[in-house]
Amino acid sequence: MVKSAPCGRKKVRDPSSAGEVPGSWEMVLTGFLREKSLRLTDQRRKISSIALTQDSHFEIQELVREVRKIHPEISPATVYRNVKTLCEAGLLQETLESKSGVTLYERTESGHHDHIVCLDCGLIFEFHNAAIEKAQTKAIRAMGFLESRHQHVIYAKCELISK
Amino acid sequence: MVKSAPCGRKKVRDPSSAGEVPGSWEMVLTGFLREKSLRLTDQRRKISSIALTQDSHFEIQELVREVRKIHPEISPATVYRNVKTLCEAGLLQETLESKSGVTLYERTESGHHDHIVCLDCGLIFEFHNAAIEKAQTKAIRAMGFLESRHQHVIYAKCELISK
DNA sequence: ATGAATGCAAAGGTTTTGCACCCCC
DNA sequence: GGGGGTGCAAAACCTTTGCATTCAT
Repeated sequence: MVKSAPCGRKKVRDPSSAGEVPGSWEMVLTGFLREKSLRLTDQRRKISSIALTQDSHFEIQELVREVRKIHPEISPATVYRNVKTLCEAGLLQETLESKSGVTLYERTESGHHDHIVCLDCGLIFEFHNAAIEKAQTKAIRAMGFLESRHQHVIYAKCELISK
Repeated sequence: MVKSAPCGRKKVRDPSSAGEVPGSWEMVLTGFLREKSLRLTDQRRKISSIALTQDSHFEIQELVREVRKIHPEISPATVYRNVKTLCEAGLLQETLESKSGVTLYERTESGHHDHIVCLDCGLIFEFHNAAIEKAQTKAIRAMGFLESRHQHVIYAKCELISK
């Protein structure tokens, strides 16, 4: 259950069901597999297809359930193994952790954004703010670091609901 | 599996009743316990004492080992139960996750700061930057939220070491 | 053909829980 | 005294791994 923040950028994914668009996950994946001489199995295709079309964050458990709901013949172990592969391929990445301490994953393709977790309704919103990013880059450089990536989670309340 | 050390219950006079500074964790804890009609047991005092005097982040496993090193009679289950209580009391909070996906805890009292995880040496640094906080507060408000707390982790490389 | 991938089950590891006993308030 | 707390062990979970088998290339 993840929505776009009221003022955040809404990402609309082109649901082109046609061939493989350059830069699409299909292309990236096949390229990665070829390069590493790994193979595109039926299970790998099915799992990738589901994992890489999630709207936003998901727990691996959730993915396992979803995959097996549609393809009961796929073993949980295979899902775990493939999520790892997709991370190595750079198509998925670990993100914030849920309340229970479980790691969440999301498509890297979905672009960089920070997160707001609403303490009232529990929903996770995404946003991107140039001023924050800028201040951050500056601060990090000033401390002698080269930033790589970051994870920014803000816990807040949406005023409307919390009245 | 895990074998438990021989466990007895022993009576130990506790010296912590001496100087309880207002706002200290002892006071906050006793206040919380009274309010919730929970009890201050010997184990709770010992576990809290260790958990709330950690310099920085710790994994719960680490805490379990440390507690049992000093107090072998305390059960791991009790440590887990008490960490949960301390979180509810607002004295501990979950923070970033380690590489292995394990949740880390830290004292809330330790004040707000963001984290830099060095991708070269693995060390975790803390910092506070007014510009970032300001930009953040502004952005959140603009989106109609009331910020509560946040978790900001930056993965970076310390230049000196990386080259 | 050949080495990667999978399913299954077992193993590993962490956290929770049921229960009888203990002890703080 | 009563209800929360604890120790212990088992259970519940989640994730990884070993191995025989299947399958993509």
